[in-house]
Amino acid sequence: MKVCKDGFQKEFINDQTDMYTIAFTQNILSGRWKYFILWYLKGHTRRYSDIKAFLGDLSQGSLSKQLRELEKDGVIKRKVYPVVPPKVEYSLTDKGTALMPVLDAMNSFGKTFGEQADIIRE
Amino acid sequence: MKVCKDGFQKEFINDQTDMYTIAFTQNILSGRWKYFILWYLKGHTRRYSDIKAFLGDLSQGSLSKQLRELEKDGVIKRKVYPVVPPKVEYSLTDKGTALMPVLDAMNSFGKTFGEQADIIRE
DNA sequence: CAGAATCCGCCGCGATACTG
DNA sequence: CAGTATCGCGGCGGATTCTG
Repeated sequence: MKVCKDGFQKEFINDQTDMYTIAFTQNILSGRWKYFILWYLKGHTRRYSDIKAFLGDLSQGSLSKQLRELEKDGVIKRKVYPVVPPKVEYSLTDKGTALMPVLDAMNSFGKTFGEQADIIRE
Repeated sequence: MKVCKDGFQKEFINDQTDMYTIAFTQNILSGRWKYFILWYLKGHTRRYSDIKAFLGDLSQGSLSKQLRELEKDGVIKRKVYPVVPPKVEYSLTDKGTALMPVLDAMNSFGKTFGEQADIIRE
């Protein structure tokens, strides 16, 4: 069984096609904040500072890393305006938009089964 | 911002309802093998050894842990037969079946955008 | 056959400090 | 404003060992 550089499960490549495709998607979405970033970008173009404000307390380092990974995977687009102070806008690519059904399904599931009592434990 | 015991993002509970529901779902699915276990159980009742064989090389300890978590979250059902040697069968609950649209969406996305060259890096 | 218990390595994430 | 660089910890997952 092959193991990927990034240590994730990419090994289901042969007959088990579904396993491969799910692993592929999971890989793009794996990360502490990626679901939320993508959801927040749904239908909008947002500035770096807006994303940061929306997500609350996460360090700039973490956010930048997540954004870079999403960009590398081709699901978000980064547009830099050569102004001072800097201005950078993020938006979904077509590929990123194609991920929305996944988030919609997760949202729908959570709406049905998620109850506050089950979640907040502190 | 509240932080949960298990260290995951459950803090989006107030106005940002979607964030909460997505976090809720993400939480159930977070884990190295859970997507694959659930997918393998889709429409079938499977024995422990079958799941193990399907997933290939993962340790029994890891598998048991994932299964216990999925059971605790109420998405899979565990049935023990009091025979020797032991026989245990796993299947999806209704709640687990309700997760299938998420996996279907991931599978669909992967089918469209996942290319072998993008995935296998070793 | 289907696990429980234990120990351990790794890396993802956050915190902090610094830059153009 | 929007990053980059570095460091350190915690927790997940894997390996191993032991049971009914």
